[in-house]
Amino acid sequence: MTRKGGTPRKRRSAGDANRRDALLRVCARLFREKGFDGTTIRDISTAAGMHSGSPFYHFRTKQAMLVAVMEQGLVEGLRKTEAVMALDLAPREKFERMIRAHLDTIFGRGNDFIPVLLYDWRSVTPANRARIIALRDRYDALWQRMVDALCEAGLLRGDRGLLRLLVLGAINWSAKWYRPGGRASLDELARTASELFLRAPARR
Amino acid sequence: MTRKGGTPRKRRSAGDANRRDALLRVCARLFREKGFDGTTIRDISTAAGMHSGSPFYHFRTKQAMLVAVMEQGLVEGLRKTEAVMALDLAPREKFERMIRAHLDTIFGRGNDFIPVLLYDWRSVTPANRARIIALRDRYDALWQRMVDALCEAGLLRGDRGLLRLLVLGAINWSAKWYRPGGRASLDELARTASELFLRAPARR
DNA sequence: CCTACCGATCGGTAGG
DNA sequence: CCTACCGATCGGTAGG
Repeated sequence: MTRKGGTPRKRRSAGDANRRDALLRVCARLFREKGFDGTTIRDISTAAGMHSGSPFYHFRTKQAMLVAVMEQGLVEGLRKTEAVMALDLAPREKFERMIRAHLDTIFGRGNDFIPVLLYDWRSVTPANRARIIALRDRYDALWQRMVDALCEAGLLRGDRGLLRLLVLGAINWSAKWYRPGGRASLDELARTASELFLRAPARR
Repeated sequence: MTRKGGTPRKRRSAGDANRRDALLRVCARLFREKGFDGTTIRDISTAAGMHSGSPFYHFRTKQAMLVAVMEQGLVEGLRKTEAVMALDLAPREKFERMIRAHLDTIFGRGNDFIPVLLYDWRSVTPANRARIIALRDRYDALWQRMVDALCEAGLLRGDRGLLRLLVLGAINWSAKWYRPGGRASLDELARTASELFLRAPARR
């Protein structure tokens, strides 16, 4: 039972769902490496072991692959970030754990989904942006709560919105220069970042 | 006197040089807005008031336009950053001025050159990267000197290379979210960033 | 998911 | 810098 263009809306079997997942991981990896525009359907189908028309059995358009990659990245990132926020830790320690978790969503094995979001937002069609922004806003809200807590503990000072953007920006930018297996470990990076941002607690 | 492909290596008149400059500014603006891959030669020629084959009178390939945009951005950014570094100021104040200058190279009117470098590095052919990296290294070296001075003044602590990358990353990332004319001014942003990074001077 | 294919677009060029 | 054009590539589709 196919719809316009021969692309199914619903999967037909568990096998299809697995194939779709594998295909999406291939998309994420290639989009990260070569960019959305720099990746062709033929790149994707070859890497997935298919022929060039076959990806369209799973996704209606290339754009749909991009959106699916970003949404999956955000959903997984949200889950991990929420888990850390729920921990009962002092603000300073929780902050370092939040940074570490975020670094893992960027550099963990097979975690190419969020980097695509960080790099290729410009390639998302305006009509598709709203849904992704809604997920992003939830991610940002978690970080805002973290920043607010740090401000209230006297560990940060300044406009709270700007602080969130600057802190998250410093971490996100690491996607451009950090390479796993290099000099610094992700733990070291998380610790350096945490100490860079936080000031000594105010003494009263 | 033309060379292979009809594209001149040397300009023939001052008028040609002016046209080339104007064309390059158009390239920078469009590359920033739509990305290198998302910008067509026809976009460029239309915006420059030419016909579609004409940009190739000034640049041999589209790739050459990209490289020229990045190099010009770096040369101008270097000049401005060097001027700030040469000022006789206390580290804390100089740091804020450095940040402010960098923000100006990103958000100043007509300053679309550095943002292209920040966004579209992936589109630079490996063969063209070396020259740009050489300029980038000089830029980074200036910032490293700034970071080193801050460390020696007790205003920063941690691995100096990582600190430089994190600080510059936070600023660079603002290209993704900051819009001139919004809530915060560039001065406010520079001040917030400076205060975020620096700790109170150690008391002895 | 494969086969065979198409229409559109794109970077680039020859010749003036 | 314009005119006229080309070869290659690309996203996507029909039909099975």
